Amino acid sequence: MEAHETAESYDPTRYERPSVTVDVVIFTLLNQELHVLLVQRRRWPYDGYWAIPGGFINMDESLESAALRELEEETGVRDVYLEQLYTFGGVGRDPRTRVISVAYIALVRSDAQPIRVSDESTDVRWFAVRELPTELAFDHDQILAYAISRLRSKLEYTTLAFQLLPEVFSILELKHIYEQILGEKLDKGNFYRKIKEAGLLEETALMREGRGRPTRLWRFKPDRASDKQFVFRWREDRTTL
Amino acid sequence: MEAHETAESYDPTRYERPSVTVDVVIFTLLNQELHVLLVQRRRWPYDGYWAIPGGFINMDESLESAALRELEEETGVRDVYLEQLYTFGGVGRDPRTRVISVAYIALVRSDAQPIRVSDESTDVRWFAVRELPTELAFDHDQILAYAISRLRSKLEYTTLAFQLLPEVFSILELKHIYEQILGEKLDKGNFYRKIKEAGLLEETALMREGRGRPTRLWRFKPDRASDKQFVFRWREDRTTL
DNA sequence: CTGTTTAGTGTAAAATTCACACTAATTGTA
DNA sequence: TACAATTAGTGTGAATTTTACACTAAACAG
Repeated sequence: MEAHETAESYDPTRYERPSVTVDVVIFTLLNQELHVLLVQRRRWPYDGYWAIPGGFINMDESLESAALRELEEETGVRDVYLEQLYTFGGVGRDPRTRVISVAYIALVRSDAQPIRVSDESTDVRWFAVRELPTELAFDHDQILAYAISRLRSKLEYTTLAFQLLPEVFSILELKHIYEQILGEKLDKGNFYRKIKEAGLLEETALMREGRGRPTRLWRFKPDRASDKQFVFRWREDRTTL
Repeated sequence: MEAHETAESYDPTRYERPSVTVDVVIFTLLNQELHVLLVQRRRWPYDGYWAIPGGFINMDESLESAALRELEEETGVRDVYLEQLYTFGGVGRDPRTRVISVAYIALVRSDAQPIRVSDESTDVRWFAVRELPTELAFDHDQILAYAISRLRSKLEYTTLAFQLLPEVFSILELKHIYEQILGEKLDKGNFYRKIKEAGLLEETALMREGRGRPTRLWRFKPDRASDKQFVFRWREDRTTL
């Protein structure tokens, strides 16, 4: 989201330098499916369009702080995992003035706090990535597409996926996340072996019962929680950057 | 680099919003070794310190155009390969005002145009990455360190290295580039096989004579020149992002 | 015509990936 | 109470890839 003037109050000459915003593409897993949170704008430009939450940076806050603040202000979502995605700075991105957007990817566990509508939007909603609105505000289609492709590719060589899981989880639940994000079936046996060998999981005493054989629950090893060196490759090819 | 005032002319209240600059970490191969181009500042702050070339973005140019323009203005270097690295936005980066820097990596062939000193600096010089100045201006040490680590990691799964080579080259020259950037010896036989299998090279009729058996010269296949999907893995581990 | 230098190929052991069959522990139901 | 259904988890061997290193090739210098 960018500045909040209407078409009438907008005065381009007042801006001498590009403005900077942060935009946050936030993902979660809902009903076993990857979702992204969008807000519906209630102001010109792109009034009524769905957009990625975001806004201007204050002078005294870092980019990360700004991203977290804007995310909470606009959607109520807190305590997310945050990672810089890319900076979009094309000249015609925003019809009001020159705006440079530093885009972030955020991940949040599915059992997290509920979302809230701010007074800048008419609605806030989780969208399944397979059923996104056809047209988004600004160049947010591009930002979102890039976020999804990067999420997929980083999944293969980082521990990103763990950010979407609750405290304890079964190995097959983890496998399901990988399948959802990669959009591809994985072999059960190979998954078990790989994840065990990686040594990232810590066995808990907990089991979960259901239909069929009960499943053991695991926890992400605390000391490895921020380990990004980890390689977990499922396919040969990976996308750029 | 950032604004060009002296300590005296600097007035913080005049800035209401963060300023945006682009900084360009430009690499080349000189004497078979990886080098980076730095400029020596001639103004407060960090007067006399070496810094990554860069500067403010104009209202009507994209980030990439700004990066190319600043690079040429400050160093005379043109026709580079450019790729966005990361955006640095910590609050205390610049003592003058809040500055957000979009950092780029640039690669240029070693046989490229000569460098030139602008009137904003006292010197411009290629530094071997193994012999960098001890202290750089601003947070440029961090930016540079990150650029080097990213260059290494992207080398393994992109065709980045080809940007450092002249039009035609031998396979062992290409291998040498990989070794320089990765800082590690590679097996000759394995390198030959991998690069041939990848199908990225086109044989030319040219040979280069010297001491010992003459070597065949190759060209990067034009249609694959921008192919980034290519996987060329030498080691298992790779760094984040 | 032999030694030295640089270019390039061959190959077999080791490690990893991949596909798929198998065993295990529980609940629902005949 | 057995046994089908369901979900969890293990085992295994063939196929592929990686790795290390030995070998052949083509030039020049003495």
